[in-house]
Amino acid sequence: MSDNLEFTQEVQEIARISKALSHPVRVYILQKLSKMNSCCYSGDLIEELPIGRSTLSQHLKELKYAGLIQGEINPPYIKYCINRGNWEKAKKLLDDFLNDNQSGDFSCYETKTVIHS
Amino acid sequence: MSDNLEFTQEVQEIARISKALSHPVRVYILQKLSKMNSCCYSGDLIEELPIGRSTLSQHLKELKYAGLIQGEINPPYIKYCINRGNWEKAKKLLDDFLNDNQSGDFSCYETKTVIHS
DNA sequence: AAAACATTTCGTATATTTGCGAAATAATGA
DNA sequence: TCATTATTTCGCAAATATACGAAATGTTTT
Repeated sequence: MSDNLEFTQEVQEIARISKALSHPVRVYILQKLSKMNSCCYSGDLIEELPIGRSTLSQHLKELKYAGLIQGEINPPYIKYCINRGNWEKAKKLLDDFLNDNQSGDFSCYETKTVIHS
Repeated sequence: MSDNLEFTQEVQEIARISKALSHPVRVYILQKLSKMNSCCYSGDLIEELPIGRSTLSQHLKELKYAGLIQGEINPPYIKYCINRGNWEKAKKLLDDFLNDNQSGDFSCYETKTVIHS
């Protein structure tokens, strides 16, 4: 893809956050961390997931890069938690995106054939 | 990735929907269709986007496959609209995921060094 | 200083995604 | 029927994502 400048900041941000959420392992990690308001060690997670340590590390790195989690050094462990501030921002961004569909009339379902796939 | 059975249906669904939202072109299309409660022809979209027709067609196909839009034959055009039912489902799924972070205490920010990247 | 530990980085292999132009499809209008 | 029109499918190339094991990192304990 070439010309990301054609897209608004908002559109690019939504795509960026969504990409971070686009893998089951990453969703699992975020769900765990956000649902329980808890933190996790990499070693805790690896026991619950069907992937190798280095692969988990990469997923954690991606989530960090996306700003959704943060790691705290707690030797010899690293404790991972949700990055609350960015999590709230992501929440708002996606929420607005998903809910901006209230107004106007429906002009969609007039024609005969509807194709779903 | 091998063993998706390790993940709950919910986790897999969230990842699946997020993947559909993980490209700016697809976010743009969905934003346009959902915000205005409108429908679009492929030809309308191509004029606003920095991609070729066949590429747009693939993105539309992906969104159809994800269930988020539907196409109606309206010869010689195909009119695309949001798939309201699935859009609502996706909304609920992501909303629940993003908002299950209310309870409990914070035990995260005790230790010294915090790494953000 | 060396061993032990949790985790990350590196190198690499494979799979998936993204993109394009050319050809195919399917309906309409001349 | 033949050309036109809108869109999709095909075949391919390039980029990105995913996964792994081995080696590296940094800290604590012995």
